[in-house]
Amino acid sequence: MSDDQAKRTESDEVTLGRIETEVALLMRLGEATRRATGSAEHRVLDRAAYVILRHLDATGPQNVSALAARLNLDGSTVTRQVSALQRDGLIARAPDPADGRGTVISPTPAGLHRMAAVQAARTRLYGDILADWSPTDRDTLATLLGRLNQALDSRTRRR
Amino acid sequence: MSDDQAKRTESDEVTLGRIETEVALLMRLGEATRRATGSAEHRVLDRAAYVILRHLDATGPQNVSALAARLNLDGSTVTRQVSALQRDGLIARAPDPADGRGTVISPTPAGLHRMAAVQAARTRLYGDILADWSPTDRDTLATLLGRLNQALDSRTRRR
DNA sequence: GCATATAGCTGTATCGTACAGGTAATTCTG
DNA sequence: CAGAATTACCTGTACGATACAGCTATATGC
Repeated sequence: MSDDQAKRTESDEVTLGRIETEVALLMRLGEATRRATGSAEHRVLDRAAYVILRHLDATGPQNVSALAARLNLDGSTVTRQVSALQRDGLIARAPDPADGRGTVISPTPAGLHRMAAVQAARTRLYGDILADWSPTDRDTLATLLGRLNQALDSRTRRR
Repeated sequence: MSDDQAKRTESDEVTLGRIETEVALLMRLGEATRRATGSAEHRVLDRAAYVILRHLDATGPQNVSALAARLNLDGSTVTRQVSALQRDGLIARAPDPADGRGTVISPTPAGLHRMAAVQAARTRLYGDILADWSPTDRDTLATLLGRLNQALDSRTRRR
């Protein structure tokens, strides 16, 4: 191995370490931010509820199993989340016409509205936080995060 | 407002939405990944323990309050985590010589070793996941994540 | 048409976390 | 410098998110 290759390998290792660090930090900060933002708009829509509503909005009504598979959650977890959402009138259950065992979950208008409000609040938050970033940097961040997620997701599903 | 400005504003809004989406996704995937990777090396060191050990390693021995403040956690949470870590021999408590109320927490060699192992495993994971990324893209991701975290952090602390 | 699989639910357990309240030590203040 | 306020930590308690195991009802394959 040439010195050059050695150096490149080493710096790659360092970069991977930085990514590991930053992702860990982001998860921690994201949690803290979510909790802190909770006062006003999040108290009304906790984490899982938001994810489920987003997913329903993005990919249409579907049954519990499909949600669970897509969100990498246990079916029982989704069942409970969905029950809570139904209690709050944010989603509706309907018997699956094509499968007597299943129930199809769809967001109610109220659910979509609530979801959109949280989404807007978060988007505003990012706008605030990234106020001094160039559009290019923002765009690059969004793109690279997207690629990272795709890579992580396909890796998660592969095994 | 000119059409041009309108367009730029709109696309910025879209970008912020993408960032919001991707961060939410990353948090979810990160959790799932952590849980999935758990089988081997994480069972032995759960999330909070890892963060605490990393922080101790990075910034030296310190008391519970300092850890709590830095990690945005309640003191009681840190107390319990530290107790668990102590039970497992990964950190050591010593009375703070400068303050009779406090206890200084330091990582034990075993703790550092455990932490390094998890860190290495995760870094390897990222190396695996990002195998087909260019060094430039990896570096850019690390940098932008760092900037995002810094922005999030200072925002979190400001209020 | 019976055996097996699947969809969803419920019981139970665990983990991470917060908040409230307690005790001991420290620091401030008149 | 003595009492008041603060701080550091711990403990009790509660909650939310999650998983796994086991149940029932329906579907599906041989």
